[in-house]
Amino acid sequence: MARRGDHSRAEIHRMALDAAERLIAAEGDRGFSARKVASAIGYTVGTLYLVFENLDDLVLQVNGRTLDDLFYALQKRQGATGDDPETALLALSNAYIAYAEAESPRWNMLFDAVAEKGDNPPDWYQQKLGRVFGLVEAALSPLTQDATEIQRVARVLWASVHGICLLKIRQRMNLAGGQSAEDMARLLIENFLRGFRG
Amino acid sequence: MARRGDHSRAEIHRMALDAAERLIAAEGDRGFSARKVASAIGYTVGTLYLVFENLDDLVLQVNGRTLDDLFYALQKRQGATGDDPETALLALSNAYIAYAEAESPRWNMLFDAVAEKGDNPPDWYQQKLGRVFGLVEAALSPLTQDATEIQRVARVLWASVHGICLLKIRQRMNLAGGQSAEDMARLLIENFLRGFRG
DNA sequence: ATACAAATTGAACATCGTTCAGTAGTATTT
DNA sequence: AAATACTACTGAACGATGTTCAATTTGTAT
Repeated sequence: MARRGDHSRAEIHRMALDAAERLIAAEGDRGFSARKVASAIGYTVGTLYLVFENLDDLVLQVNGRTLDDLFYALQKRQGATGDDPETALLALSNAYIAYAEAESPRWNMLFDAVAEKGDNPPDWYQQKLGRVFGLVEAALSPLTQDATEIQRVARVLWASVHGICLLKIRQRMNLAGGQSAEDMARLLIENFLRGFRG
Repeated sequence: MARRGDHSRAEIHRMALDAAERLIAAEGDRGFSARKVASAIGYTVGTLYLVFENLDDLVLQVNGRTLDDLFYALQKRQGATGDDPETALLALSNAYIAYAEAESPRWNMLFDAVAEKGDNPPDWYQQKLGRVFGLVEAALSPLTQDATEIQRVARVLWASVHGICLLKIRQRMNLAGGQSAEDMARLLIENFLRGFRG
């Protein structure tokens, strides 16, 4: 058992998130509970509640980390700044799909958290999300000067690739011969951009 | 309490699904449990397990009904068979969005059921899903004779509209001024089709 | 009336999220 | 050094969950 003063609150916080990530990666959303996280870091349930409001709070913070992780994964595979939008978008989209597949448990968890009671996620969360979003907007920026139009297009394409990813990952797409998520996203992006450029 | 022979197994089955739908509509996925469903139909927990394998099974069957419901909702708003693909697709897409908004708890439940253990949903479920899918393919059929290409495009567009819907319903889109899901879907469909037609 | 079989129960089990009075170890004061 | 104050941490308790299954009730057939 942990002794008083072994770890600061911040350390316990971090340790708990680490442990939660490990548990989720290993056993999925199902096999993950307050008691398991607590015992994985050598503390008991009660201690978790000194550091997190409740389990939803913990999950939200795990999701925050996932968004950071995703951001860096996308950034790494992002092409050069001079790339044409199509190349850049395909790179991003493939990176997104690859991330979702490689990290499917935590990626799933990102979107399982149903918006309960209609209250929005906190600011810091929306900012992390916005940063990911920004990558798509950057890829689109050569297309037009109209910033609000770029926002609109970015959101549409993002949501679309996300939808493709979802149906693929959750294996609901074995209707008729299975093309890959990458191929579907390419079909989408190529045609959309051709249409958009006029 | 219910007495022996009050209801056949099939009746209990139906009653339970009715009650589950009511509970989900009223209190969402959270406030819905085996005991609540059982007591809502005047039986006890044990009886539910004579009629359903487990709770996941019950949810799957609720989802099956939702797919039927969705199919009829889309079919009703489907345009005339002679419509051009764009008109037909926009009608379907708007109907889908309207359904998701009107029936958001059960619509959400459709996609929350994570594919556990990688086992596919049963045949009857995939058929219900395929029927919904078929509506999109029908709308696209004037575009080309190539059946597999129609399938591909239908899947991509379906997944995309679904993604737009998801981000909208789960309120993750309050990043920057909020356009409606319908507008986003229109932007997607118009540009995609313009690009696709060449 | 008696016996048989099937329908229904509800207590039991392990687990869950959450709370909070209590304990035990550290720091400060006397 | 002893006594006091403080607080990090515990773990039992609560109500709820999904699931099982021995026991009971009840309709039907003999």
